[in-house]
Amino acid sequence: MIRIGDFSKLSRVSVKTLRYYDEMGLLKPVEVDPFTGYRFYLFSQLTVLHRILALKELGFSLEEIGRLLDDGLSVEQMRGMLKLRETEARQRVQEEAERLRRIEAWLGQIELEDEMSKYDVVIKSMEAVKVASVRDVVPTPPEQGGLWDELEGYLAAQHVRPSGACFTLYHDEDFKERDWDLEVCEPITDALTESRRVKVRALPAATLACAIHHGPFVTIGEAYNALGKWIEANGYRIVGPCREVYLEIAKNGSQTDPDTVTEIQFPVEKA
Amino acid sequence: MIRIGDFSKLSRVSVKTLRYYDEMGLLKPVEVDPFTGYRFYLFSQLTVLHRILALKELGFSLEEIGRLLDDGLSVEQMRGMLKLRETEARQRVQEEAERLRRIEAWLGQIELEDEMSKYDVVIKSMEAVKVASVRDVVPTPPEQGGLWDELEGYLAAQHVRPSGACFTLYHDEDFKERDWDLEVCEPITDALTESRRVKVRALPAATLACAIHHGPFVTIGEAYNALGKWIEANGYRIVGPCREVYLEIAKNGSQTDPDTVTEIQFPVEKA
DNA sequence: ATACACCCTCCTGTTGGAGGAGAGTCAAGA
DNA sequence: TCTTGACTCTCCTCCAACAGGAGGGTGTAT
Repeated sequence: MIRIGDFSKLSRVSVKTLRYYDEMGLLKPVEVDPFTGYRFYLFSQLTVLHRILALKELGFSLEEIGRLLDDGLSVEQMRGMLKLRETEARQRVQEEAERLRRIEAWLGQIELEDEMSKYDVVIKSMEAVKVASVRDVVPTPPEQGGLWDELEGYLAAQHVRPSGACFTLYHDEDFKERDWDLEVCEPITDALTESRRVKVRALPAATLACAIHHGPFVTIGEAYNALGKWIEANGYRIVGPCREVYLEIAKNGSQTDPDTVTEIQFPVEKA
Repeated sequence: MIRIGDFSKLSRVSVKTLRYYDEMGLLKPVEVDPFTGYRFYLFSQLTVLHRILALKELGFSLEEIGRLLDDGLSVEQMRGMLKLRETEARQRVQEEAERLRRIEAWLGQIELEDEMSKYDVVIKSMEAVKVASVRDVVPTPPEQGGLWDELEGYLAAQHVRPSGACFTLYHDEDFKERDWDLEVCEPITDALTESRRVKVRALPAATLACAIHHGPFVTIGEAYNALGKWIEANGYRIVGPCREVYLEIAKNGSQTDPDTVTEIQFPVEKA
């Protein structure tokens, strides 16, 4: 029988940890002096400790290890647990690799332009959302005002209020000089009957790469640029029409108001 | 100005988290009602939140993010931090991959033998240790008793006491039928003058793959077997003489005492 | 007036221990 | 026999980044 300090040295596990394992019921000393509280271990308990350490290395939590030790771990059960751990570990490897990729993308951007992007891109997952919308082709984006008037007029007439920030869907795949196919949308929760021009539809849930543009509309191209670069550098690809969410806009619809706040969202998937 | 709930919905960050970021000084609401304590945010603060989320994705802690935001993060400084993160991320990827490998090794062993090994192998790092030793060639391992008598007799005569568990170093690379080159060792801390037979030397620090054998000496081969398989399956290779540490042995040197506890340690490196 | 959604602060719990305070215990040397 | 120094004990706090819930106040739409 040896004291905790010697057991600690032999196993290279700290005394604190041994006491903690005792408390958790993972590894009880074979004897505890009732007067002094001193813990006493057997050399043979090193095998149990070894098993604990081995399971810990595999990524099991102490609680799981406790259950495994108690249950006498049948081969079948162990196989199941290991399979589970395996998929988890595989996923963790991927996540870390993904993180590494982002860091490298960021570094690459700095090396290239020797400055940090004004735009920080984040991935958000968005549930499906019901919208009322008007879709049409307009010469250039700033001329979408008429569509908004149509949509909002109809909603007001039907006494339906939007349930979130309004946005525009840009349906064109590529950049165009003229004739943009776009769709102005207001999210709604209530029921709404469609009209000839105003349609109701559900946008599917999606994973979105998002950036916020804070500044006048006329400079929003920079944001698209940064977002596009990010998407490519981080190994995503665009899988749907872009959304331009109007968080804060000048009442008069000014294209140069510097306090405008817009969020640009691209549905993406990992390439 | 919007309330915390709407800010939460827009950013897809929980209210709890926003309050926590406020408390941490990462993202203060632009205004707090002095009577109700209600927090109010601006849409434009979404850019700050985006930056926080982006940095968090890269693996920065909230404290680091706080410093980065406060210091106005110069390009140079950012590059440095990112480089650091990069190496850390790379290491994490490796660690997770390593864990995955261990899991697969364990699974493979189960599939092969449909049972779990009695032996759990753990990696320990060992500091350098000073030992007194006698090295010689003996016909078979059980005949090393004479060497122990020599060593312990000398130590007793010199009034030097061992400072840890004694062990034998096996210097042969391969398995041999006869004539084993081995070295019996007692760790010591005090100074000791060498004799013709008893040498004093320092074993270098090492990384050891270890397994505990609990049972009679005559069955210790199983432990060597399991350890050897483990080392191969987990991608290590042996880089030094094996140590057989005698934790608990029968006083009479019995080879069949079932309460014997021995630890086998192989110095290893990642292959 | 009332219902209901929303907001607040404060407390606890999570994982696997580390660090330290304050006090008791053990063995060896003087 | 006394002391010294090395060990050991319990109990407390702390770490990161929040989540969950209690208990109570607020705002607004019907």
